Amino acid sequence: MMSFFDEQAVTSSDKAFFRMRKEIVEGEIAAGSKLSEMELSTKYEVSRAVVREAINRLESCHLVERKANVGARVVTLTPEGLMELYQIREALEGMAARLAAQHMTDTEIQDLEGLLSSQFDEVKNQHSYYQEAGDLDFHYRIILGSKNASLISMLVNGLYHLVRMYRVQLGMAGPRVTTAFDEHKHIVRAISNRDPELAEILMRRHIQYSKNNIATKLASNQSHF
Amino acid sequence: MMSFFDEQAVTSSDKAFFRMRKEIVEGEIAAGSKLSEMELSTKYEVSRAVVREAINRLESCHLVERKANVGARVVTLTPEGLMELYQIREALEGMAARLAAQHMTDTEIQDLEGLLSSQFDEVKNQHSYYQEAGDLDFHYRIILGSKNASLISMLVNGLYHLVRMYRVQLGMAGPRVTTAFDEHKHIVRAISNRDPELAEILMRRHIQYSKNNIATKLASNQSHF
DNA sequence: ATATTGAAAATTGTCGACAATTTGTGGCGA
DNA sequence: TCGCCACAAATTGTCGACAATTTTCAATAT
Repeated sequence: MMSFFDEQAVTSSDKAFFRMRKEIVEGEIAAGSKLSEMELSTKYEVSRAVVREAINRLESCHLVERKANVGARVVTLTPEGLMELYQIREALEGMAARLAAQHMTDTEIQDLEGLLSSQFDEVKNQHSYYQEAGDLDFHYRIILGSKNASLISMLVNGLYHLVRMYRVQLGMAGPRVTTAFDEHKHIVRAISNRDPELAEILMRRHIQYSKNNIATKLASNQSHF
Repeated sequence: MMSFFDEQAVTSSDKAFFRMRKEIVEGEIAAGSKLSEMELSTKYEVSRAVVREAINRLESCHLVERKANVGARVVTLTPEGLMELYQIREALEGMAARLAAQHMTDTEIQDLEGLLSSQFDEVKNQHSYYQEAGDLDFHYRIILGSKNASLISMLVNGLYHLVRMYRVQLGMAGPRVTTAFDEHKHIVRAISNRDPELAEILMRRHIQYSKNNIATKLASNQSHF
């Protein structure tokens, strides 16, 4: 079950970057907090230069924001920011689904169907639920299936870590399991039918549903204050 | 006629970054060529550190590609790459138009209509043609009108320089002036009618037309070998 | 008490030198 | 002649120190 990218750290900056990204996404480094180069360099036992480079890369992912001569801060998570993110996902992953319907090979589509049915078995036998990992795997395959290198890079290296950060920190593990699963099935069917228009429409609706689901959840959370 | 972002260089890396970006986009630094840190640092009379940081930022824009312990190269321009770029533009700017129809203020829409009519006068009186600058300005305003900060950053800081690089180096100044102008008019009308669906559809078709136009041009160029 | 100024402390930006890795080159052996 | 290994040259990665800028805070004046 090899699936998504094993980006392996070759350089010291890579390690720092991956570690910081993990800590930021999982909230170990708080959202909105300041990133002190000195502090981090002592914490990770590396030079400031590698911390700087790591911070620069985190900025490319939109995980931190930098101001010249002032410093870098982890992005702050706002409901509006999350909605903006899902609008972008809708546009890009909709296009990815359209392209996947055109460019995925027959065997890739078969593998994708196989993934869904294995996930179906897991859910049915209640050995596990249809959780985030499965959802991610599904979306990754379609993104890769688009065969559009720029699009892939944008989503995999850029947006998805941000999305994960929101999910983890705002507690969006949530249900929406069986419905999401059905939506996935319909999307795959459109792809295997080589119907780009429908694949795009279904993917966009799928992401819209997620977005709405999250929006209501956010609203109810906010009222608990 | 103040319009798009005056990003002003505050630090030395900023200057290096802007300069290198300009030289890459305009082909002064050839596509596909290697970027030697040492060489550039002597050329710009700055330390290697600032060149490194500039290169990192260029990588964020997808203008250069880096491999660890090997170096950075300017991206190579391929017809496929350009088509991929336009697919992403179609998705993102389509969404931008949709959001602009929802979020632009009435005065912003009026300004946009004003821009179009002034451009119309220029074209009609043949004092100038409807060239790239005008087209860029139009697209910029709609992108900004989306009010989606992440989307704006992605397009303005990321994609547009790449698009410009392709346009400049593959000589896509081209005609398509009056038709593009009409398309712009229809898009603005949809926005002023607060019709997000139509605005998105028209923007996507507008970009598809550009893409097809460029594709045929590329094909004819390629046959000249 | 509040606002302003100015110096001190802390943080980021830049630099040159050293370490690690890759690349180029020549010689050796099959 | 071809391939392989070792050594040298060049390039990138990392480091600590210094410069420039921002922030802090206390002293002063209104």
